[in-house]
Amino acid sequence: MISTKGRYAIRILLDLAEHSGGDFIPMKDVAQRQGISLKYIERILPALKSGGLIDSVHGKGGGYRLTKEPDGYTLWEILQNAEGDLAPVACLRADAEPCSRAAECKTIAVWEKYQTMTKEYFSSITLADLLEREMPNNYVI
Amino acid sequence: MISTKGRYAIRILLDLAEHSGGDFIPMKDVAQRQGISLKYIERILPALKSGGLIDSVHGKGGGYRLTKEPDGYTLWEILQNAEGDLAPVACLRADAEPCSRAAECKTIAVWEKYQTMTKEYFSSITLADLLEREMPNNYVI
DNA sequence: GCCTTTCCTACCGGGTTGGTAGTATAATAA
DNA sequence: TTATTATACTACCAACCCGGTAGGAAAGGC
Repeated sequence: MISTKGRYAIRILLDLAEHSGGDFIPMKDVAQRQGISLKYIERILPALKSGGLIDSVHGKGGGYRLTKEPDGYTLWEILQNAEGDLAPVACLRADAEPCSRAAECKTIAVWEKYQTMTKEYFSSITLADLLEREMPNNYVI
Repeated sequence: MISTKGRYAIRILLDLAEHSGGDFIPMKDVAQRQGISLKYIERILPALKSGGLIDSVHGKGGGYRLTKEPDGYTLWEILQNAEGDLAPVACLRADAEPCSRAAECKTIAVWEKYQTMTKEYFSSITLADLLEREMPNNYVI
């Protein structure tokens, strides 16, 4: 299951895309807009930074900033950086020790195909796709 | 992620399909063949029984038995019975309280589509499909 | 030197995972 | 009736993950 780390990561990057005109945005602002505690955001972002999805500067006027245009981010790379391994079963994780029953395993192909499907699906959606989506609920008469 | 409960459930039902000619198989035998502890198997099976996937009799000559032909079991129903809810995100679970940000949520459609994909994929595979699969590794020269 | 903001480490309660142990209960066979 | 065989049920346990909080340290601008 996809945890809050991955989901918050998407929301934070979306917020940066919406509110940054190329300058650095302090997480204090994002936390307030998104209703996520600043402390928790601070624990999620380093993984995104080390993955090269964002960069940052300290101090006054600092904050975080996207390193690419919104259409350069797929949900797959965001989730991978935020969540780590997204394998559907333990034996397909990168750090898994080889399975002793691999020879007679009748299900491994099923999991592998599911993993491929998942990767292709989330790779097909970019931040820009999500930005374009304007909810009808925004328009209140 | 799909845990051992779901994966073991599939293996146990496969074992029953392979070794039962309509009679009841004691879990002692399945445990030995599959290399899963009897005690752990006993914790997984009640959920499958209450879901109607298997039935059982106590005592000598007893054990468990499939209630349908192998092609009547989809992986989806097995996983659902063994694992419970298979929602990709918390807010799509059956027992989830309504999300306060639902109105402005830009990602819910992404998760819903992924959930549908997942359900359709695992619903398209039956136990019989897995039985047919003979691994080339079985043939050792 | 002060303020702001990122960065780092540690902690914590609650839930899940993957088991194990013991025992009760049902059914059959002798 | 008694022993045997199997399921069924309950409780327990260690280890890990999740979601989050707390307290600072370090970096950079004013």
